[in-house]
Amino acid sequence: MKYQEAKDKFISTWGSLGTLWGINKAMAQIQSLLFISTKSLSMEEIMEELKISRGNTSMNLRQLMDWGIVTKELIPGERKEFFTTEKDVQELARHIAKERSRREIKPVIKILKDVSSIKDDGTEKTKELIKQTKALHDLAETADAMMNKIVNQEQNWITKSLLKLIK
Amino acid sequence: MKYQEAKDKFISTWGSLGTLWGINKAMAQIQSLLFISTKSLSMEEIMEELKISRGNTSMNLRQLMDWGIVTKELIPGERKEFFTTEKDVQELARHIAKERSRREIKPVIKILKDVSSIKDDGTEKTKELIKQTKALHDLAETADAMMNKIVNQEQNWITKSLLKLIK
DNA sequence: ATGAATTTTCAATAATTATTGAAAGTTCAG
DNA sequence: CTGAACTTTCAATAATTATTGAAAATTCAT
Repeated sequence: MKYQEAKDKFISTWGSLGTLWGINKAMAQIQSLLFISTKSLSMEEIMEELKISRGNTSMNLRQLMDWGIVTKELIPGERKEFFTTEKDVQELARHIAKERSRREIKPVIKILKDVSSIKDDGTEKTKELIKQTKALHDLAETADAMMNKIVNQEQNWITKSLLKLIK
Repeated sequence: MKYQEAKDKFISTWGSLGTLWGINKAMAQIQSLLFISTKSLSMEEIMEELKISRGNTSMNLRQLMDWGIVTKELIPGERKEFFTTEKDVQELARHIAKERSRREIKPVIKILKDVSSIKDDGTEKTKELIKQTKALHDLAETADAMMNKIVNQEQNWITKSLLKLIK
């Protein structure tokens, strides 16, 4: 496999993985393009490489910046804006995990808590609803706490400390 | 909050969480309905409760069975088929994690390995592609191994052993 | 075997989500 | 200020994904 083929394969694989996990294709592809680029890229260059429109590029870059994994770089002398992504995979994973927790997991945990806190009226179905949503709530809280903890360790904690535990 | 309201809230929340993570709404809702039900349900009952068509119910039940989290129960004397979901959250998490690993993560790891194994032609961009996809490969492998390990422990290992580690 | 009960399939349709492109907005050098 | 360079916005459109419903297939009691 030659460079160009490998690059294309990487970008398209990353794009479809994104789709599978609820992240839009263009967004995943822009990020992966930046991830393997040796320099920061302008909107023009991104559009050109991925064959997507200006509007699409603009909107998805904005989203990536909202997620905190892409940053704008102002290059002195240049009118255009240039973009880079976080290059360190650990940092990247950390940002993504943190954001998904904040935006998606935390709110669901809150609702599970509310639902599992309804008054037990003594009926079997109410008991079951409470029991099951409580179990789900506890699992979600534990998993979320774990993920945040792992992901907030300094780089390599995960590999160093945890690997020996699970081996 | 009364029973019916709590139930509806739980099912619809679960449905939208599913959507957010690339799982279709009907599938997530069927599973959550079964999860809080005190008895196994027929297709008829599921359609009725969730107001979805027969075809939709059938296809999504099949998918849930493919994922290994819903099972058909043949009730003696009954012509209809009845369905239940895994009721234990740990077991549930285990199945889901295992399947997503097998179907989605493992294939991506394979591609990352291929891409990061291309011949280094000495150019900067090739070096960068190799370096970054290799880093991603290592991260994905570690995370996948970790998840599978955690998820394959007997029930409560996660809470008992790991909680004290991350506290 | 027959046919009523039930489930599955799948083409048609609807709903949702992503993408485009051009107009409006912004920025900044001169 | 002015206008060229560049970015953002957003209504229109396209692409994708989910859902329906009725016909075909299956199952099973008689």
